[in-house]
Amino acid sequence: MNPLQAKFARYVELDFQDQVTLDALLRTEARLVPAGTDLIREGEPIHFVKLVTEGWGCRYKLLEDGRRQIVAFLLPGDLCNPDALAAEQMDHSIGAVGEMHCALIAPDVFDRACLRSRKLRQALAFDACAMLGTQREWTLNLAARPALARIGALLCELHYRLAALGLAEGGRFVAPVTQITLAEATGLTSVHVNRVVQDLRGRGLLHWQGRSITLPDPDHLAQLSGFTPRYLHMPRFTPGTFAPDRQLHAGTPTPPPGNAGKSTGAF
Amino acid sequence: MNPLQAKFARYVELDFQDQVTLDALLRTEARLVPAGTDLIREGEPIHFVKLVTEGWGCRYKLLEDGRRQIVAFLLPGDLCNPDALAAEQMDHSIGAVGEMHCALIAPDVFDRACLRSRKLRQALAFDACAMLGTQREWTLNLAARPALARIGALLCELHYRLAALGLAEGGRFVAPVTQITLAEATGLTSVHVNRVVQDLRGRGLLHWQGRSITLPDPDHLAQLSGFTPRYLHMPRFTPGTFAPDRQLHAGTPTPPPGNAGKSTGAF
DNA sequence: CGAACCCTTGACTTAATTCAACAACCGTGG
DNA sequence: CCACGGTTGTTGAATTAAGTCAAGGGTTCG
Repeated sequence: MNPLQAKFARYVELDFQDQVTLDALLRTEARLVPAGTDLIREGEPIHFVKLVTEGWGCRYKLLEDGRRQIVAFLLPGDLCNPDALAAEQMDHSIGAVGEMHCALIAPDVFDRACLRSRKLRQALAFDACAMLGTQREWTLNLAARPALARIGALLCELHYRLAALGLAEGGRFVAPVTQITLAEATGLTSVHVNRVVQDLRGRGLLHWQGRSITLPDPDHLAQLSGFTPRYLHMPRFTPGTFAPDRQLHAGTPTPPPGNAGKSTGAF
Repeated sequence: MNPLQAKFARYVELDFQDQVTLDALLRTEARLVPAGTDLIREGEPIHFVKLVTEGWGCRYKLLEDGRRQIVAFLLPGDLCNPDALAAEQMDHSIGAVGEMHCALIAPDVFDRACLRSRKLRQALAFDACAMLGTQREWTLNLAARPALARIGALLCELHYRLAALGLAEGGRFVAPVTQITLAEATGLTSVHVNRVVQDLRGRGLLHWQGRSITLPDPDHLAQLSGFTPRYLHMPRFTPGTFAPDRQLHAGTPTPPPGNAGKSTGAF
């Protein structure tokens, strides 16, 4: 199954021609990135649009003191460099979390393929939108939520995104991550992640053995963590495990007191 | 001076026709957003591409407990909804920090204007790239840096972006923010922001009186905070106050030990 | 079988929060 | 003009969430 198709189908309804186009894109040069190695590094020039076809990757940045901060996870169907033509230098690195398979696509081929179909352009716009929204959500998550909610929200996001691809079933998914990976992604220490994971286990909200992660009650975890899938912008997907639209119809969160609450009207 | 032109000029060299186009875009419907009020709220439909022409805004999200987290600052020339056609619902809110002036542009007008010029498309792609890069940097900043570096890096970013617009001179710029605003943006309490600000003042790295902020030694502050402007993707801008390219030529930061360091080659 | 990893636990430290109080400042209206 | 309420900035003392350090046990894999 073509994971790019799977994802795009969550944004718009693809017609047959689009599917053929996407399939053709995937049949270009492929590449296997061994677990723990880098696909591309900060500062390097971008030569290809790259697509994750199998396995997980991550975007990360290194700090002065050598720690690394993961700022995004790349799942099957995710594009590494949709902006290959604009940015000539990577402003971050991309590494494989577990073994990762990639398709390498020449930027001009990619752009021409997408320009031909309105649907594809739209799907691509949706995807860009989701990437930005996700990054904003991560910003919020890391800045403002306590450790438990932070980890909970991340697990919910991964589960949701994987479910949209058909890679999660009954709250269970396979994740090539360690608690250390999770620590690098949440800005916590692995020691503290461990304590929180045990807490979640104790509450019956998380089973995690080896590479298999199960969320027995995603709804409850989502509520506890403040997770809402709106920022993922998948209008054509509502997972069975989530109460349909519960959060979405709850309305806008109450604005803070003071004049910060007055909206100036509809735009 | 057209702030959108000013910004785009940092990405690519605009020809006369492009400048005319951009000017025309700004002469559409305008709107004044009073300080502290919202331009648009999470969950609302998007009807216009909006552009900040004067003053500051911010993207923010509200948390369950009523706190708000600012996830980005919008400066003159920044687009609020370049993705108006894709996302039908806001996944976050946009508020005015101090009084803000906006231009409202019909999405289809905006898109047609941009599609006509290769240069404009490119500038727009750069801008999207910079937005994403900035959001990733914020993620890193909030997740991994201690309070002093966090605040320092934010100040450096604002200074750099304003300088690129010609709105900062000799390290000084006018910012309609309070320490409370800064706290909401850095994920700290205003009390702690205050202590850090005093620390920075004591070190002679920050003058802040009223709405006027001065960074007497931006270079030093940048180094102390780990700020590097690469993520802003402005190839055609090098501010005099920054040592030219010092950070950029320092090469890629050293990869962590273990097999996480092996790059698989050039892409 | 040994060497990496990864997970786990405990004791201690620390950065940042919380709570509280007060001074300085602001625009507004009397 | 001054009094006012509200917002912002400042400071101190007590608290807490998360980090640090350190050690031991379990896997997996070559």
